[in-house]
Amino acid sequence: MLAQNPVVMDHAAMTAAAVLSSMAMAAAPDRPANDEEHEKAPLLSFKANAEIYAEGDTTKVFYRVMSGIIRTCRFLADGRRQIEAFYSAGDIFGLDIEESRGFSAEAVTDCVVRSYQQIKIADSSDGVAVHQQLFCYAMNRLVKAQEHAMLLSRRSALEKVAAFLVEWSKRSKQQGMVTLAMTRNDIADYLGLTIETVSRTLTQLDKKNLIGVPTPRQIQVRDVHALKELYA
Amino acid sequence: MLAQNPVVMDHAAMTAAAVLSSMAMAAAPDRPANDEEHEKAPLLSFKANAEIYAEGDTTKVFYRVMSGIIRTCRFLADGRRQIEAFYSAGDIFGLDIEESRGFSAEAVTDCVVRSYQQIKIADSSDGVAVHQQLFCYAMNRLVKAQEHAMLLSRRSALEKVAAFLVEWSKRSKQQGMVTLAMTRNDIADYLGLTIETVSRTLTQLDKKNLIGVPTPRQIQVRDVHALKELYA
DNA sequence: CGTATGTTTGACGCGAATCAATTTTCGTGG
DNA sequence: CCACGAAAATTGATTCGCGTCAAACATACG
Repeated sequence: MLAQNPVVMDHAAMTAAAVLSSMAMAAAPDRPANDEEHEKAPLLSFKANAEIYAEGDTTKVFYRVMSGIIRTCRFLADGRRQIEAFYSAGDIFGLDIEESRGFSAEAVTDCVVRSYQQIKIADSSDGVAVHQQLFCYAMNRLVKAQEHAMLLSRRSALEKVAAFLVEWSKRSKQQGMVTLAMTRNDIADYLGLTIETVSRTLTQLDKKNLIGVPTPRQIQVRDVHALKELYA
Repeated sequence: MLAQNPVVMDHAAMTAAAVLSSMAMAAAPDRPANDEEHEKAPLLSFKANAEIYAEGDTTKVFYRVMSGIIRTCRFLADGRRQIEAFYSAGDIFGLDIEESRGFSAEAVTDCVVRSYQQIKIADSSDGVAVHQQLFCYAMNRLVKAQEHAMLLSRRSALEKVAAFLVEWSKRSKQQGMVTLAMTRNDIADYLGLTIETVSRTLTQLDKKNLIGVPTPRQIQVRDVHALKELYA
């Protein structure tokens, strides 16, 4: 907790520049991009599987997803990969308090992101509103991380995959149809499973008629309620 | 992310009263308790295994551990329990942004905590410093939650238990000796294992001479470095 | 087309869960 | 301090889910 890491306050070296606006922007992700702060926040494009930053890199900027999907992940010594989260349009990622990156960030699909100067924590020149926003942002991410931890702990492959599908069906525009941006490998590394198990579990759900899988990336969610029951 | 939950700003109903002081206090957990804000922040005692709050309860206050150990956890429909975190002296817990508790909190040992009024997010009357503290607090918790998620994902029982012991040997005062406040059951529910597996794994580490187990709650850490190697 | 990448399916083995029994520890009261 | 009962921990036998290894199949791309 804070008590144990008062240090972090000193680390984080950044400027508070575009933050207020970027956070406000985050609150209204679809508003037209015509403010002057947008000029200051450079647009960057990445091709699928390109690395945006690597674990251990010095933390300089954070990002907002304009289009495409990003994953943050960590690699273990033996090559195992663990995906921490996926980010899609409107999401902010890479807003870290540590000096160096705890995860690496990679493009899942071709994507466009906007980069912002990292916030300088100790800088009080920003209004209270900025820090309120930052706190809310952090707390929301915390809840997500906790949910992820709970999903990984003591849950069967069926429960994990079901939860994953429900999660993405929420994010989907089209009712009852999920277009997955990521491979089975990504799903597996996010859920702590193998690609084979993910595949088998999807087949299983298909046979139970809870979902349909016309193509590997197109998942038709036939019964969201039944899926939710699986991990109640 | 923030973009998806602008709502939370409105929820959180609280007063910012003792927060700044309590957060400042958190930064120096051992300082003498003689400020006036301490009078305002009531001391509460709980016996081992007592419930401090339950999942779903309305969020009214948050706590700081004065002595003893607290666990936050969630129960699944089938009775499975998952422990999110353990909190010890100086730690803050229950500082949530949601209206209702996402986890329940229970005393692992007899403990004393101090309660504070929850922060009112939208209240700008607090100084920037408070919100900076809050942000740092949230980000530090986030890092912990992420580490926990990574530990639960795709790691063997040996790796989990080793990491757990290293974690607690860091928190321990006595060099090379860890006094566990929690049962095998708590450890199991924290690591996503069963009590039998935890027990067997400890026996295994004992036989390898990396640890000694004079009594179930006393773990002598003989080779921290070797333990760390196990989950490198 | 042919190659590469991603996905599905099958056979098999291993690690952890489960079931079950025993032993140790600990709290309580005599 | 010891005795007792209850809770916790350990150990063993067995089962089962998921990982591993391997092969076949689909899809995209040059």
